[in-house]
Amino acid sequence: MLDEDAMDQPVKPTTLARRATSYDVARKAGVSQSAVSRCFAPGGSIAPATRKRIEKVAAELGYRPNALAQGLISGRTNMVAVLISSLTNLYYPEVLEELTRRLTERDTRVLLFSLRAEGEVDEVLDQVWRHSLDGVISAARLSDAQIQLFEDHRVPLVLYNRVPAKARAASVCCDSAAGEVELVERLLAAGHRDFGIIAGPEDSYVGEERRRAALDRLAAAGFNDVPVVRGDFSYSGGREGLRQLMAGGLSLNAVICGNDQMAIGAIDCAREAFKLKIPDDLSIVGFDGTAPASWSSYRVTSIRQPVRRMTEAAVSMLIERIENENTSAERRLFAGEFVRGASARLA
Amino acid sequence: MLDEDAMDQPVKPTTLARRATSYDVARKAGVSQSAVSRCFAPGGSIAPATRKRIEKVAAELGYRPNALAQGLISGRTNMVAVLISSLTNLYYPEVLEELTRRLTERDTRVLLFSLRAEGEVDEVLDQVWRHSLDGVISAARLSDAQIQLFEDHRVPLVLYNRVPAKARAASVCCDSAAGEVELVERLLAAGHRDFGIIAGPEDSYVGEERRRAALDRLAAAGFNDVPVVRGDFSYSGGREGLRQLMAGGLSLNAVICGNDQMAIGAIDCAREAFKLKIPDDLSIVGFDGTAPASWSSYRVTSIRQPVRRMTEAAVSMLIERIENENTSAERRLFAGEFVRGASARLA
DNA sequence: ATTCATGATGCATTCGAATGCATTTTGTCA
DNA sequence: TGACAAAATGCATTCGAATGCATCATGAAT
Repeated sequence: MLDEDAMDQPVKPTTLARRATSYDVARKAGVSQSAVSRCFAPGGSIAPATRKRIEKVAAELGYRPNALAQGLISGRTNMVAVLISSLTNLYYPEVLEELTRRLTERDTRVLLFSLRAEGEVDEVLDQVWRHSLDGVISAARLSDAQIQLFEDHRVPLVLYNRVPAKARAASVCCDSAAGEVELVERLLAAGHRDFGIIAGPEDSYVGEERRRAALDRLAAAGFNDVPVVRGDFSYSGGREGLRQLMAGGLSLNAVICGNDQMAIGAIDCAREAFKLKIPDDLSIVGFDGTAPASWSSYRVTSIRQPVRRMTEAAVSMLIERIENENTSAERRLFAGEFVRGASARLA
Repeated sequence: MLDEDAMDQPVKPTTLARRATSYDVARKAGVSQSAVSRCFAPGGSIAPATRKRIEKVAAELGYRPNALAQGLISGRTNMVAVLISSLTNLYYPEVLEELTRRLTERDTRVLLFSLRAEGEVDEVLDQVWRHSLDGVISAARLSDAQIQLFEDHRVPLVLYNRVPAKARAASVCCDSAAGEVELVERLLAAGHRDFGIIAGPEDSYVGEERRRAALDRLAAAGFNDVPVVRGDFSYSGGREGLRQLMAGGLSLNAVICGNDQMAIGAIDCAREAFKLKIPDDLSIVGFDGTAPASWSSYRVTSIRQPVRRMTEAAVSMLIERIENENTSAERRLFAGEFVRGASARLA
């Protein structure tokens, strides 16, 4: 009995669930740790026979290189941060999904930071430096000072749908101005004369870009006192926005919204609260080309952002900057695609 | 001249943009590296004066502890993975947002993995082990074998809205069955007799749960041949599903959808393709309580998942398991909340 | 003033892989 | 077969912080 107990004891010695390291593999395969390392490194100089032996042992032990150790010694972590301001804005989930997919394809992990308050950015950046992330794609607002920090820390940065006020940084944008101008021109061509705008919040780059472009184009056509209200890019923001515009007592026949979600809210509000027929009584246009905007209850007339191409560009630009230290700041502008929809009466 | 040059030279020596380490801080503050480490560690034994001096120098040098080194030596990375299957399912962005927010509050970073194909799970898990992640929250399907790997690797796992077939694992779920039963009973009470079901895909846990619960309850009420079609939880899946049900030529008056998004698709299809009035001609119910479901064009009768409480629970359970090695597998079920909406004729 | 306990500090080692350099092996060609 | 290039391998060090242990300083208690 005692013997059996004694024999049972050492079955699971000190190996208790410690992960196998390159040393473990090396010992069992009768080679040095360097050999193991080289075996898994891309261009490692290793004899085919040795490699085979190491790979066999590695598989037996379930060996996997420790990413922390690799990152520490090599300076590359194969991790990037994606900064997004609000996932409840229905445009972002699609962007996020595309970004993570493309980054994953390129063997890069995504650290997600979802920002609510402006002030959180600094904490996030702190994490970026601490974790030695290889780069950052930001669809959240960064100050010039914050952008400058990236240069100081030598961390590549690509801005998504925003450009820095003054600092230099790579960016990928949908041409909001051009898109907005196209919408306005189509509305003008169809004979609309009484415009209203439900713009995005002041701190949104694309929001301001769109508002400004619309107002400029309208002014060029001789419309100078176009009423503007602001929403927060949400459904209820759109509803509330329309209510405010209508409260003015003026007769609107075209409302330009800062994004699709507000357009949807505006449409619902127009139908429900004001018994208006869209687009017969009122034309409403949005921006983004999100999925819900195409649902048959809305069919929002809008500009679709080429999300696939934009995310592809953002990822390529980032990877390029990670691999090539000195890549100049570049700005890529993508044209949006007009979506006719059925929420605006057009020529 | 020469003198001046010589003096200018060493201004920027080898310091060229290398990040400050604890050794740099130690040297400049005249203490050992250990002291610096202890200064930043929670319970470190350090004299107030020394701490002050170190903190001052650290601030000057912009020192930040290197997370990789910390993770390597301590075994804790303060990073967890969140696995999500499809962000285009509008229910997930909200979940993801809540999860990241709560995890961030607890000083934990989120590594996002967005899975498309079933097969990708293994690669993701590989990354989890490699990066020594502290834990995983999975809203994606895992096989029993995969769940077992978490035990082997001693990595805490919390499943979100799914339970393992046989393996043991912590999980947080909304009680789909109870919710579905409530919907069915309300439909029955209102006198509906001709039911149809647009279920989710077979490989969805909640999808099957909901379908089964609805069918069981209907069978208990004497309805045995309820037609069932399947969709992929998408808007178009809902449209197509309704079309298929209607193609049967039978007279439906209540359609039970696997989630809100399909309910919305079904509503649009019913109105557009079949000129039906909702809910007068046809009642349609969904599940989840997502934001678009409450838009006034739809007002989907549904069951709202308590996302806040569920994500809070998932995060707490995970953190608890990270901090306390041996926490038993626990399953927490949350009741959904009935949303009356206006897409079903109810008593 | 002496003894001890407590706190503060430093030293040396550890985590796990990558890599420059030295050394050995293999292969090629004359 | 000898000479020499090229490939394969190992050794030792490095990345940056944490921590057990030993040492030293400080203060309290007698």
